[in-house]
Amino acid sequence: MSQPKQPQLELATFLPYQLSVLSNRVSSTIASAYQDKFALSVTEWRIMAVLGEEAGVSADTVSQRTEVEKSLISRALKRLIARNLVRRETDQNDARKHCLRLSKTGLDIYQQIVPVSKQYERDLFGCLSVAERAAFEHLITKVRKHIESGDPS
Amino acid sequence: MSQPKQPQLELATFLPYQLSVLSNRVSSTIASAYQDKFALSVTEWRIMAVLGEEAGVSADTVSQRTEVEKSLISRALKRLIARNLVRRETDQNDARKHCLRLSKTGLDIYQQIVPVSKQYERDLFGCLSVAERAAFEHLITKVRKHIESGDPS
DNA sequence: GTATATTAGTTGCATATGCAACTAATAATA
DNA sequence: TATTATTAGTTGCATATGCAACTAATATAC
Repeated sequence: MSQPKQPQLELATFLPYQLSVLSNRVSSTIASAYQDKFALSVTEWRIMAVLGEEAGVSADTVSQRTEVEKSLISRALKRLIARNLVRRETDQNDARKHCLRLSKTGLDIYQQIVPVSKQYERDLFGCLSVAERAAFEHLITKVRKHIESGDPS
Repeated sequence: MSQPKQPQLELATFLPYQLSVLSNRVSSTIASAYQDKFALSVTEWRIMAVLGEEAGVSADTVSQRTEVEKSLISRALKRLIARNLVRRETDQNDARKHCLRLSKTGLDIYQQIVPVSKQYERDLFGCLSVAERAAFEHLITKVRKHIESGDPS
């Protein structure tokens, strides 16, 4: 017998795997919605979401808020600016920085997307009770902070 | 004032976003470990994990078990076979299928990786109590099943 | 048996991703 | 002021990803 009787690792119960599968499901569901309805990628939408919360921030700040690599931010911004959804102007005090904000069109689209996002969130996690949902958020945050605190990589 | 006072969507509390950030953290931590120690991508490792559990299955089955697109499986398998970690032979009954199994070397590496994986799982989720961890798994499974059951995309 | 549909797997192609090297601007130091 | 270090952002390049089209084998329908 070339394989051990008892498998030494069950993928199906391996937590990093379960988490990855769930996250991919959720992301791809939402991604295709954004794509179909607004022709936006998830990264593009996240940038807009940040600018909807904090107008005038720099690309670097957007990168930190979204946790998306700054080269991706740069390229996504190029597209958003080309489509006139985002405006960019050089910072008065620091010519390296650029202040980013939603254009009129961008703000308009932002306000259309927000309820759609919220609806997807409700649909995707709708099987959870209020308490379960709170517990889920708490657990996610707890693990995330744990990893951030001690992880060298 | 060009922005609403109250942001209409807070990315930081948006569950799909939180989930995605956590999953990416976990995956990239583990991915670089596999890469550094065994020169394996996550997809390659998942294939090996499946074959460690179920020897002799087809590429299609591997695709289903890992939830990885079959073109990625095909390409990853090519690399694993080239490196002599996996053996492939045509199915006796159905010439379309190929039976896949870990080679001697592959099994050896598999047995080295399993404890490393388990250790990472312990480290990454080590901040959770036994009960919390069970709750986390339960919530992930519940949401996943919910999405699988009703999602048209 | 021939035609059609389905299944397994591969490949092409377009896009996504991420690291690292790069430019340009500013800050810090001597 | 000249020198060096840091920061913001862009780009090159190699790899990852995923859809769709493709080949080949088998199953089903006629």
